[in-house]
Amino acid sequence: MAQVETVLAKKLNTFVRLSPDEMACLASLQSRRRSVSALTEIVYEGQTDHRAWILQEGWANCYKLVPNGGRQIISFPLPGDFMGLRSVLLRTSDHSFASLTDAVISEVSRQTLAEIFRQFPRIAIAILWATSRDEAMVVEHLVNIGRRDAIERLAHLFLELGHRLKMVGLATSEGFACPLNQYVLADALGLTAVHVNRVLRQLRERRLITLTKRQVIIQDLPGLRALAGYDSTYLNGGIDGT
Amino acid sequence: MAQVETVLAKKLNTFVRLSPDEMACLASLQSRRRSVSALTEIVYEGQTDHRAWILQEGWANCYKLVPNGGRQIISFPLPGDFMGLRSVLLRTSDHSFASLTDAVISEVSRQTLAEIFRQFPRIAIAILWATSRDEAMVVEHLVNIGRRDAIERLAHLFLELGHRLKMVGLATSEGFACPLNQYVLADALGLTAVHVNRVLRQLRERRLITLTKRQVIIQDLPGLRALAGYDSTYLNGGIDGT
DNA sequence: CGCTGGTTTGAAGGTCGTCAAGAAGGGTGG
DNA sequence: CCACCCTTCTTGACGACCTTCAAACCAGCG
Repeated sequence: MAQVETVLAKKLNTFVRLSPDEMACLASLQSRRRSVSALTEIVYEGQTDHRAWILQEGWANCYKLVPNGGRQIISFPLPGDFMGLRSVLLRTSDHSFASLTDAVISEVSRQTLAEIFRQFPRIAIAILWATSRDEAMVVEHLVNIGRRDAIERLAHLFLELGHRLKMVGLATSEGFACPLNQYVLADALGLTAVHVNRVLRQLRERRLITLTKRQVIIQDLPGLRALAGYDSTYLNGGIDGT
Repeated sequence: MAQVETVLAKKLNTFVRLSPDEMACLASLQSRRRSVSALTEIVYEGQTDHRAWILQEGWANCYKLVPNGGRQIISFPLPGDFMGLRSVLLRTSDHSFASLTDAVISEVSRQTLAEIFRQFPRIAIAILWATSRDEAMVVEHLVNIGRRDAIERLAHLFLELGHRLKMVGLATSEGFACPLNQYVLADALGLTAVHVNRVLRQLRERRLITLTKRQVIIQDLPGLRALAGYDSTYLNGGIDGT
């Protein structure tokens, strides 16, 4: 098997240095690829399947609908992230995953996962780290919505997305491609689309960050960090990394 | 060892029916008890210890401080709940746990946990279920703050607390003892104490629920559920249970 | 070229925060 | 036993942030 560094491997490499064997294992884990178009449900609330997915290309979102008609976006899975790993072990999933763009995903069955965990314990550790990071992101998201105002929330979200995309080679310090529209941003941040629009304008006018044509352009990284009170330790578990 | 049903066993019993052996194992797991007074830090942000705790008596809270001086409460561990289980496996903890009242806790080391998992796989499953439920609660908390207004948030929080306390025999359908003051409620719900006060009055005037003298009195359970859009499936993983 | 999804902007109003101060309770010490 | 704390609760006034409603605009696409 050709020595390809998958997005997952790239991400896990920031936590543990993987051997060629382990990289190959990860590559084979992700060999069963499948394309889905934008806005496809991948894991739905109440599902009892013991399957999970790895997002290979494109963006997705994990959300929960509330009875009054609203939607709260919990997280944005990016390439290299797992989706629905919780439902592999037990429980029916209590939230849904859907693609936001055209995407490529690969299936992970309970069996293959168990097999890999037996053969490659270091990969198991690395995946545990990744899921632990995912939980930390949900917690930080909670803090973001609970204790920051609109402009800080947006700044924080963009900083986190930039950081994560950088890990898998999809962002630079200058910016990144971002398919999120203002409705999606609103549903993620507990705001309305109209207000997101106004706040984006503020960020633009203050020359901090600009979102145009599905492209985020970071103009003042230190300024953004200061504004959002951004501390990225929750993303790398205390191990430095911008 | 006397056949005591610990709070933890009571909670896990709602998920899997435990055998006497397993109950005894859980009892011994929690034998190293320790008292702490109110407002004691149990797990602090940045801690690298490989220890976790089980809350036996009293209330605690898990929170994160933000640079601008605020505090966001992530969750309220109740008797029978784990605290800091994440930091047992890996990562430094990225949030803190502290007691809210005088409390009794018991330490769980990585070794004993590993030992139990080896000997009693069904307990392992049950504990996995419990941590999975904890994550689901954080997600629901996120939805609560992101997509509900103040009165709905409070109603939802009280319904969840009542449900969880009932599992360990500390609540009835009529109400429960609740040591949370309005500042704590505010920090949990992304509000201010002043506004919490006003909203509590509304709940009282609408004869839905009353909080007086550290005591929650539920006056209209169906009304509360309707108001909050409360769906408890996230607490029991699809397995019925009020 | 008209449709559709997304962005932008204005006006008006409501929820919630801020500031401030008083009341109510519980504990402590004189 | 009362005076004097302290913490917590309560209420009012005012303003800011954010929502709601509405409409115009723009770009891509069939």
